[in-house]
Amino acid sequence: MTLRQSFTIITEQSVSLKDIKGYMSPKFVDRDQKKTDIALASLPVFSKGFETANIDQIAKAAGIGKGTIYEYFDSKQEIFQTAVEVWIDQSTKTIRNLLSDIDNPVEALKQFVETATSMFNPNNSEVLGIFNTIQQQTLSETGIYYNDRYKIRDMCTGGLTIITDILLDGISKGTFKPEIARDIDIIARNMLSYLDGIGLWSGLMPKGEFDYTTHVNHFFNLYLEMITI
Amino acid sequence: MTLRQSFTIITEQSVSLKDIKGYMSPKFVDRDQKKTDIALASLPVFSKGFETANIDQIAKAAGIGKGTIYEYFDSKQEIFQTAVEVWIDQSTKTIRNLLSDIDNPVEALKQFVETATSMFNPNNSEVLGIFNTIQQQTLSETGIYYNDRYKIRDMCTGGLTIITDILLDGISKGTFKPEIARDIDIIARNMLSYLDGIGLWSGLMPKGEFDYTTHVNHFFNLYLEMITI
Amino acid sequence: MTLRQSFTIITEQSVSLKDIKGYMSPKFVDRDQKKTDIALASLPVFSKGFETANIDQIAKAAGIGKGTIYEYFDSKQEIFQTAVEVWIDQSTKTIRNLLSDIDNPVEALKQFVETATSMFNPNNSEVLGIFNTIQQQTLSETGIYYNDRYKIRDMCTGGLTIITDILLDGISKGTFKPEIARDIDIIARNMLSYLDGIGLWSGLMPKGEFDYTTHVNHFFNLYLEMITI
Amino acid sequence: MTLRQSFTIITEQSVSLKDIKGYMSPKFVDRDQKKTDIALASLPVFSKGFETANIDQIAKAAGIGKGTIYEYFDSKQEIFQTAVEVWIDQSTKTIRNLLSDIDNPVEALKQFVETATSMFNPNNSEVLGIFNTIQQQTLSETGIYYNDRYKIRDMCTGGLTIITDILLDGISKGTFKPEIARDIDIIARNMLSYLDGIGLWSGLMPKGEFDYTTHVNHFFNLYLEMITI
DNA sequence: CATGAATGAGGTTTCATTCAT
DNA sequence: GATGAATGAAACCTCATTCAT
Repeated sequence: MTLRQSFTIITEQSVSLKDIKGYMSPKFVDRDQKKTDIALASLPVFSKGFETANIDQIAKAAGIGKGTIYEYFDSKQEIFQTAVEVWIDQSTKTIRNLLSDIDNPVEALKQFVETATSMFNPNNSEVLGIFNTIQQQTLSETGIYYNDRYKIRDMCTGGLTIITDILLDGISKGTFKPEIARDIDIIARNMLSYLDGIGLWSGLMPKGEFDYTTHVNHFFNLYLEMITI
Repeated sequence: MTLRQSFTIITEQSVSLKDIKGYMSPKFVDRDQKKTDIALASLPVFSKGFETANIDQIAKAAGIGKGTIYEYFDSKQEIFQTAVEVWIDQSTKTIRNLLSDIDNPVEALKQFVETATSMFNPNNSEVLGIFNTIQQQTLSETGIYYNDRYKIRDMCTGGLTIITDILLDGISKGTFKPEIARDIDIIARNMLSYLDGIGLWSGLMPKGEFDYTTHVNHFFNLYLEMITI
Repeated sequence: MTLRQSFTIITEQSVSLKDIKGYMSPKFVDRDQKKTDIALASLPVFSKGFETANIDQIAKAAGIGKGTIYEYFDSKQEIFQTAVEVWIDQSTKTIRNLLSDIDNPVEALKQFVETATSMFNPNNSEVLGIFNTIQQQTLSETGIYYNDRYKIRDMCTGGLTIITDILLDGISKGTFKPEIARDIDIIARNMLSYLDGIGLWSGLMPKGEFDYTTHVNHFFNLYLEMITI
Repeated sequence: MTLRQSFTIITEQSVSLKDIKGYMSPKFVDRDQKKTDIALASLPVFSKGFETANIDQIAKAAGIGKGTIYEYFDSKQEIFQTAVEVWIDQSTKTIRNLLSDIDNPVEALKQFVETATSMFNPNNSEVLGIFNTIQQQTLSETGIYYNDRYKIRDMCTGGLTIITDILLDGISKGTFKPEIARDIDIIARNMLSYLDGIGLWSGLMPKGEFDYTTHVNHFFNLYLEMITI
């Protein structure tokens, strides 16, 4: 599943204003929606790196002219920032929706990992690329997020909360050991960090040389063994 | 410890080619050493990203003229490739040296983690930056390593081998459970992946908001508990 | 008094084409008036320079949509040309009206200078800006008026005529020396040129560092002394 | 005499470092001299207006590549500012040199006017164009000199000083009336303002329709008549 | 060998003009 | 008639690479 495909799904889920307000004159443009559309279209381009991405490619990806980009954004930076915001936001929502129906905490955790797996699978290097670009813009002194790390932290809080919610739910349901409550934030971040790290390696290794699932299962089985009563 | 400092140390420790290839004309040997020097000097510059780095900065960092760069390298790409190769190579050697004196496998593992910690501490974002740049050049279709992932794999094999060696040593010494031998590669890579993931997060979070050591200790204590007899 | 204010006054005073061409369909008349309105609204924008002015600003200044501009004008050039034409025309009329009631030639000359002063005062740099833009478009080989200098000459003839009329009136009334009649065109243009030059300097100097009135009085007292009997 | 010609003369007068230091390796570039050369070459291009001038044209005028411009200047603005500074500076010096040999104050004044005439003659619209561009950049709120008018004032002080020096010399020699000493600054600026104004008109009028010399002579004869004993 | 001056391809961004409604 | 969304040409500026010395 490419980035574009995944976002096509996401955007198709969200009800467009067009549907609400009935048929509109073609002249009418839902500027907010279009801005979101362009931002999402830019993600695969930015996955190659902020500097490497260029406006022509983004315009082509969005199916519009180069000048039109600047009707909706003031700069390349703003495109990227909007894209990241929308992406993290929608991804978090999507994952949360997928988990909302699952009662069993262990199953929820497995589902979370599976979703992460589908996002980070080696054929979907675009997601990794976006992560990489975000990192780059955070680590470098001249990067967009270098002085705005709180935004990065906040954007990722969603993923951490999902895990802590599952763990707390498991504790209250008697599935997980109550004593992990003390270290719950550490555990959650360690899990997420591992997923990021292994996802990264899966993306970097030669195709077919690395079995992501086996590694992740090994890790989480061990972790579950430790925290399950 | 900045990248440059770390590499100054590394290059002083490592045996220069000059000593080995003593029979060669001094001119030839100087060229190799100088090429290595330039490559190492370029690393902090490349930590900002491959595109963001520019030849002027590299020349200044190496203390030479811009034109001289092209006496030793054919292109910016080659500088980067050489730099990465030398860096990974020397880093692996350094870590291996540090561990060579430690008999106790648990201590060796802790020392390995500590070394990784000192490399990935949030004040040393240059190392993370280099990793980030390598990733970028591997993930992107137009990246230098995209069609050369075997090189990346080989370069990282060193780190994995260090861990597996420690684990095997621990098994033979009766410290670690013998049954982990079956999954030894998976365990090693999971450990390394976690370290990469958590190191990354430590670099991305706002300074002071994130305690790297606490997380890593929590993780490895748990892991050691599982594999120690 | 800003340009816009001055032109609001001018256009309100001037008899609209609507009144004259009463037999025409109201639609047609509205078009002419609106074209004039847009042209006048564009003047403050063009005072920053022809290239610097942009259609968006003109549309906003005129209180209409950007597309509407092109319902009335074929190009940015045409807007400017129309604006200049209307402006010079109405300015000349306004000055002539102000002077029509004055019998004493010396007073008329003083009133003329005073009016010029109020137009060229340093707080009204918009007028100077328009003049500047006109000059630019006349001097440059690629300028609008470069091959149309007769239009510039004709537009300015009005100002010259006002002065020569005053001088001739003064001669016939015995106020001014009859022998100046021979050089009357030269004198008029010299006066106007001086006013332009000093007005320009007054606009260029740091605010408060330059007393326009003192200079102009010194000049005209000298000139009047020479030509008065 | 075109701008370029006039500056060719000026730069030929100044002794280049090349001459002083004897033959130098072609590699050696007198960066200051080259910066000045580029700045002077840019003047005819800027005479069309700051916005209208483009870097390609300046590069071509200077006989170098577009990129080379930015080896010597940081921005288009800096090119313009340097060009203006060098130009005003050298022009003032040139005029002062021309006048240094003349003892008779009336002759000096006539020579000054004549020099101005040769600069402002209708065939030399480039000088007027540069003046126009400077004005534009001073009058417009977004112009380069809008908040730097003291620089403009200082640059023009040279021209004023030349006139006041001549007048003072004339007073001390008994040629001019002593009482003009009180208003000497006003007189000087009025003379200069007139010259600017009439020069401007001469540039704007259709070629051949306007006799600059006749007007200027009329003006200065009158002025001399007033101030001469 | 070492250098830095020179360069043009390519990047981001602006804006006059068109056009569908 | 009125509008503003869309656009591509063209602007300024950067930078990897070349080359003369």
